[in-house]
Amino acid sequence: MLKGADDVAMEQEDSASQNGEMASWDINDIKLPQDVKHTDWFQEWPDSYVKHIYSSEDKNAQRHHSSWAMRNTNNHNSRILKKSCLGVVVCGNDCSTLDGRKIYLRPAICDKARQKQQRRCCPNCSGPLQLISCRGHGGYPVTNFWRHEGQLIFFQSKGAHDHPRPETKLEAEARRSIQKAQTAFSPTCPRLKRFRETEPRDPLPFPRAKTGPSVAAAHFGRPASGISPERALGGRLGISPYVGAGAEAGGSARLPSEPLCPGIHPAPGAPLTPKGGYEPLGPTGDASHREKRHAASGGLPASPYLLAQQEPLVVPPGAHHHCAPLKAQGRALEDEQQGLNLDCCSSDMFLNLCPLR
DNA sequence: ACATGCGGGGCTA
DNA sequence: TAGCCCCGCATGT
Repeated sequence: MLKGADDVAMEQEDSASQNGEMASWDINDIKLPQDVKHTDWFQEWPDSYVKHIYSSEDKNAQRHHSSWAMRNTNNHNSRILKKSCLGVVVCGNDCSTLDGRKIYLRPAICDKARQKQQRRCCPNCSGPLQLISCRGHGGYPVTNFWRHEGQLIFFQSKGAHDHPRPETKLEAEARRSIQKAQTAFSPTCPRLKRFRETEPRDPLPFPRAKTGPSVAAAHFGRPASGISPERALGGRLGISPYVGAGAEAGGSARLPSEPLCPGIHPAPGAPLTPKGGYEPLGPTGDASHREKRHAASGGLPASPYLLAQQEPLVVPPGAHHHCAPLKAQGRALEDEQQGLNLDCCSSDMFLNLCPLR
């Protein structure tokens, strides 16, 4: 007897909740329960203060996976692995496609890759990208804890994500793969070449997450605080592109093959790290944390954005976009995109290559 | 190239 | 001292 997908999903939810909401253990307990009758199905989008117990044979649990972009955080405890959320990368122009979808890219986990990522362009409007850091845990990023005990893997999440869901890892990887394939496939088309030069690294359509708005939507309660995108960007728009002095001084300046996104450069006055590296204003997530620690003492820091929860989306190569600040530029780009005949990277092809959830 | 995990170290309460 | 985070390095894919 075959089970319907809905039945399976419901069973998973039931299973997931049994070890989570009713759990009496804490990840820091000296002794964790061993008489666990059944383990949970792996939860791709753990949110809020949940706990799960997975089987040690669960591959996803073994790898401490999450569809949130989580990076390792040292807690000086080799028994408990701690990871903190990096947030989500959005378009600094807050652009939307014609169907009203927003850009929610997955922040790169690697620090250097993330800095590079932020110098790239919005795949929809070629505007600047901005990383919205997670502050769902008392002003700090949501943290996930993993602990292996015998045949069980204990998982605990602290904090509720206050930002939209990014692409999943698979989606982000698929997008990169397609981009590579496309580069290799049609390197000679001059217009395509020009288009690619405009969007150096992440110009391809990214997949639409099949997981729709979820529990997380209820947590996007950051106050808008009337902060405009321009202000949130630290005044990065409308200034001629250049490599920031900090990046140069830090030896982490971009490679010649990585042109900056027009209008993207380290924010004016961006502080240098003690080691001379470029310390982005806020969104790199990392550099902003020290500042946030201070801000958090007097209440949660204001959010740079108020984002309505929407699904990550496929941005077709010729997708129209709504970016008032870049309207003229956008139109030119739109014309160019429409003339590109980018059948090779249609969303159909993309979806075929992308094993979505 | 990037994800992942480990461990040193700085900062604050 | 504990708990937070940043950062560099090593390793695996």
